[in-house]
Amino acid sequence: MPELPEAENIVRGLREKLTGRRIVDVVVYSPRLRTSLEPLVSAGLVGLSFTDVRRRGRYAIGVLSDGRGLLMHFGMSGVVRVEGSDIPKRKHEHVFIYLDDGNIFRFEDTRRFGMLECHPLNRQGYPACLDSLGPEPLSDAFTAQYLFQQAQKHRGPVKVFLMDNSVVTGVGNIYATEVLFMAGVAPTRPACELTRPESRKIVSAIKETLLRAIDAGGTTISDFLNVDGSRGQFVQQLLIYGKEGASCPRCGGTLSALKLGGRTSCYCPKCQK
DNA sequence: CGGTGGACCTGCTGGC
DNA sequence: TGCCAGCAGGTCCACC
Repeated sequence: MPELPEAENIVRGLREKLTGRRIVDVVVYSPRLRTSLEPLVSAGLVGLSFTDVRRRGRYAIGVLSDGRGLLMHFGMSGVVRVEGSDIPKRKHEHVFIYLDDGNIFRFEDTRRFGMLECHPLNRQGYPACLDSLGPEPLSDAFTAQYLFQQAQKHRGPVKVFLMDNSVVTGVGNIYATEVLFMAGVAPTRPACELTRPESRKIVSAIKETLLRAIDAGGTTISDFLNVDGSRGQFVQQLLIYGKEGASCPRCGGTLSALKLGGRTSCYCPKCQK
């Protein structure tokens, strides 16, 4: 589910609702996620407060008053809510963290690909396990020059390359699909054959698309919800994602799809070379 | 090391 | 109507 824009909206929602709140209880209902939730129960969270919530790639980090952080990943179907105890537990809500204002932080994840773990934070304020992530796509470190140089090292399809978190973090199937269409580059092109002008187009398309998607509250295809329960409105601005068989918004030809790296990749055979 | 393909998990959709 | 194959915003691991 969440790529970077969805994670950013979740973080903004959580920052508002969690910052300053003290944890009064932790209840795990079903521990089996990508990693076990069991350690959370004995992690000594009760009595700690959230001092901030931040994002790195697709991860959210609830910063705790003892210097540790609650690391969250939302997998494909993760949804977090902060709401009162009057609302009954949903089927796939796996952990409740009770707060001192009477609300409950709830982690729901139908497909169980998400994770929630407690880790010490380094000087920069992130858990060490995120060190291998590539640069933030919206940071100044993510430039056309950087992408071009990285691309030289990869012979695989450019779409798979863009979705590699160690190259740039947070670009998933939806946004990689959109960006390559905007840049006019076929998803199958070997990354190492990208030209400098194409790298420039791709980098600016990534920045522009992610910023617009953040502003729209992310993209909800089916599952994704923001912390306040709202759906992401960027679906309405999607150019080609999920539209194979429809006509290309640029040339009117028919959009096709193929599998790359196990993921469906929609593209326009006429506009994307 | 880079690239590929399958595994993980649940629910929904579309075709027969 | 019912069943089954295939698919879904991601990541990890084993294998060439």
